[in-house]
Amino acid sequence: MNTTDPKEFFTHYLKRNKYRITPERFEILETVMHCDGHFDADELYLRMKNAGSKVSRATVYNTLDKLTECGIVARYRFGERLARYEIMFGNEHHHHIICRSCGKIEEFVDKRVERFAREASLSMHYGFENTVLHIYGVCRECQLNVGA
Amino acid sequence: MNTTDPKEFFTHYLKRNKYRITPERFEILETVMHCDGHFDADELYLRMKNAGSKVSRATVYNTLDKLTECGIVARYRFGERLARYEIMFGNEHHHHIICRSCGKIEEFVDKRVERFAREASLSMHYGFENTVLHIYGVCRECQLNVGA
DNA sequence: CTCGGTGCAAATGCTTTGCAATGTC
DNA sequence: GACATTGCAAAGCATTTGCACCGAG
Repeated sequence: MNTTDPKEFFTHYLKRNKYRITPERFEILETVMHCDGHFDADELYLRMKNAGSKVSRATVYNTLDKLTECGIVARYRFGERLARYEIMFGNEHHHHIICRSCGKIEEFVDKRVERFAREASLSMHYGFENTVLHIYGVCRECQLNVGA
Repeated sequence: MNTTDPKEFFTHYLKRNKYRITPERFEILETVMHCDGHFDADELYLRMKNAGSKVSRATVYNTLDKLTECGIVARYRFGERLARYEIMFGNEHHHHIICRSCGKIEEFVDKRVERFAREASLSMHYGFENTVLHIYGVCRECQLNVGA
């Protein structure tokens, strides 16, 4: 299997799980692959609708589930009610630092975190799948704006 | 200030922020302090209602916000839509490992994680507040039950 | 006395579901 | 042709809000 092409990867995943290959699913994958940073389901739906697509919200949600299941995207909840998504395919594993004041989300990489997570999984007899680290703090700009 | 008594701590917090001291708030704190492990807002509300309390859902949500703000409880989102809470007051800082299959949540302590989070905050010029690490995997029982 | 807090019920907002029509296998 | 998937609208569910009343400061 070609692991550099998300379409091929997704096709393979769908077939392996006896899901059907539909144009809507690939139209959504295509749009997702052009998203920068984080996005939510409705954002994606509206982007597609504005671009003239006929896909429904239900299909967007359904497909995001499949894309999450196979690891092409990751789903996060940053202490909010809505789910945010991000492309994982071909991306380096990273973590997030969230500003409590303005809500900005930045990324950072620390290989040690995953190593520790794997150690912890092992010692607790869990089959490791993935790990999510969120750091909450106040960004430099918000610290400077305290008086404002 | 006495830092071993949650009621005193909460009173102090409320006064400092010019919030009122109401019996409902302390009734909720009392119930929370008797909760083991994780609980959600509605669970807490129903527990109180069954025990004959007259507090409303709105007040439970309102008070959980205040308890979270002052750090007596922590609010988590384990990839679900509802928020789960846990007592922080007097508890050691820990992380969570969640079974993707049965949803079980276990805790573990690794002091290194917070140290790295502080390092990362510093290097990104964030004022550190706290960190949340979730590890997702499959627990031993679920691994054994694959065929079932 | 003032105005923040409360209870209730209705509203909100994200997500899921029911159902008939469609299109993949 | 069977049945998974779709679009649409309605339902679901956790949480928030509006409003009249109450009670803490």
